[in-house]
Amino acid sequence: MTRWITSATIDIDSDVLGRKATLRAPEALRGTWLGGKDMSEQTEARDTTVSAVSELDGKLARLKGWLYNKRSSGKILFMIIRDGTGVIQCVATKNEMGEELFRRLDGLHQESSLIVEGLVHKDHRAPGGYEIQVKECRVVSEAWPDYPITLKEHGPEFLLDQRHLWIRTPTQRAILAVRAEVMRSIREFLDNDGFVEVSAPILTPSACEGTSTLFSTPYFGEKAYLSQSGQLYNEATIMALGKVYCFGPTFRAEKSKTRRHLTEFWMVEPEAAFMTFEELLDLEERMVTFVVRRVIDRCSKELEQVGRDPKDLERIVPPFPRMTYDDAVKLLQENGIDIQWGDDFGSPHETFLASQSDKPVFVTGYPTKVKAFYMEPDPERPEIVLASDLLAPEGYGEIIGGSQRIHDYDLLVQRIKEHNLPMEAYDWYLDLRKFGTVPHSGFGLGIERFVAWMCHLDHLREASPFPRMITRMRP
RNA sequence: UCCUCGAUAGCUCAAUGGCAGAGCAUCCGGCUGUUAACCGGAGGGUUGUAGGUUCGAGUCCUACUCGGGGAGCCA
Repeated sequence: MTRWITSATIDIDSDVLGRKATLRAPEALRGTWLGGKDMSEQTEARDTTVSAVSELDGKLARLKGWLYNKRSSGKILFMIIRDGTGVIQCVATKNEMGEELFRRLDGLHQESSLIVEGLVHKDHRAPGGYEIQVKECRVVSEAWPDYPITLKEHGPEFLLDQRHLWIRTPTQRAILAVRAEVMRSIREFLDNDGFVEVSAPILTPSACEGTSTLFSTPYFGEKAYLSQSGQLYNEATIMALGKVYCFGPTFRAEKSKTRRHLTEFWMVEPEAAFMTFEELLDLEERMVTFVVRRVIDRCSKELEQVGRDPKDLERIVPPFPRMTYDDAVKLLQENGIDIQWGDDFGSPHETFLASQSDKPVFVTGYPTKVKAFYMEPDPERPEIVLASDLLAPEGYGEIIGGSQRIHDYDLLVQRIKEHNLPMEAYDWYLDLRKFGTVPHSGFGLGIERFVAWMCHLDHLREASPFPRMITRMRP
C-alpha cells in the first residue's frame, strides 16, 4: 500500500488556512500540504481513476487529480476534477464537509491538486453520467490564483506560450493520447510484420538528400547536422536485418510558416530489402489502415473530445485510389489549375488531388527530375521514378513519401554527379551497392500530420506536445 | 525570402476622428443540483514602438518590432 501521506502530513493552523486573504500571497503556500482529515491507507475507499470509476458504482472510491472547474452555491459545491484519464463531477455539501473544509474547497482555484474520497453513483445530471459524493477531501496543493488558462477562448499565440499548462485541457490531452496510440500501433504493426526497429543517428555529417536546409551544430571541430531522415542508414541496416524501421525526431530548418509544418517532427521510416514498388504501396496501405482501425477502436472517447466523427475514419479501408502523375497533371489541367508535365506539385495541387476521394490517394510515377537522387527509375520509362506520395483527405497533405531505391552502383554514381552532390560523402552509401546489392524500398510517415488528420486539427502544432516552429522554441 | 492580415485590461474582444468599454479571470458579498452555473459590488489601461497630420488620434499617414496563414520547400 502506498503511503502517500507520511511526514508531509501536518496540521496547519486553521487561522492560516481557508482564508482567502492567504491567496494574495500564494508564495507562502508553496511546498506545504494543506487539507482536511488525514486520509490514511486504512480507509475502505478504493483507488480509482475517472476512466474506471463506473466499476465502483455504489462504492467508496479515492480519486487523485486536479480541480478543473467548480460551481458553487452557499451550501453545495460541484468540483469538476480531472485526473489525466478524464473529467468527473464531485459533489461536496457543507453538511457533510463541515464549515471549515467546505469554505476551503469553495475558495480553491483552478488546477489545485486534490485527493477526494466519496461514494460513486450514477446521476443523469452529472457530465459523464457518474459523480462522486465527497465524504473526505484532501488538498494536496493549493493552486495560485492566477492560472492563465480559463475555460473561455484564448488565441493560439497565448496558448502556445502556455503550452506546458495548455496540455492539461481535455482536448489537448485527447490529442496526445491519440498520438500515443498512433505511435504504439505503428510499432505493433511493423513488429508483427517482421520489421526490426533500428535507430538512425540524429547527428549526421551531411545532408541525406542534399535539398532541405538543415540545422547545424559544432561537433569537435567540424560541423554536424540534425537528421532530416534516417533513410540512408535504413538502407544499410536492411542488409543486416532484412526489414527495419527507424522511429524518431527529424529536423528541417526550412522557414515554413504554415499549419502543415514544424521544424521538429517525428517520422517513422520502414525500409525492406527485396521489397518492390508494388509491395511498398501495399505495405503503406496496410499500415495506414491498421493504425486508423486502432485509433477508432481504442480512442473513441478521445475522438469524441476532439470532435472527429469516427464514421469519417471508418471509410479508410483498402484499396486506396491510385493515380499516376500523368493522370494527375491531366486532371489538374482539366480543372483549370496551372501545371505542366514535369512540374512538382505544390500544396494547392495536392489539396485538389486529395479532394477527389474520402480516402488517402496514392500518386505514383513522378518525373525523375523533381525527385530525390536515390529513387529507382521506372524500367520502361526512365523519365519517371518508382516513387509515390500518399495524400491524406481533407487537406492534410502528404502524409507519406516513399520509393523504390536505386540498387545499381553505376546508376547511383551517375545520379550523385547529376545532382552535384559530394561523392566522398556517399562512400559508405555506395558500398551498399558494391556488396550484395538488392532491390529495396521504403517510405517515411509524418506522425504529426497523421495525428492532425486523425483528430481533424486545423494546425499541426497541436499534434506535438511541445511544437517547434520557425517563431517558437519555448516552452 | 515574398504576399497578405493583425496588435486595445491577465484572457477574448468592442469603441462614426470627440469622456477607453463588455464578458471571463482576480478580490468582496449572496445562493443546497450546478452544467463554460447564476446574481450584486470592487480593483484592473503609456491602446506594440517611434514619428507625423489634426483644435482633438485607439481610429488617418510613414517607418519599425512582434505575431497569424499562405507561397516556395517538404513529413
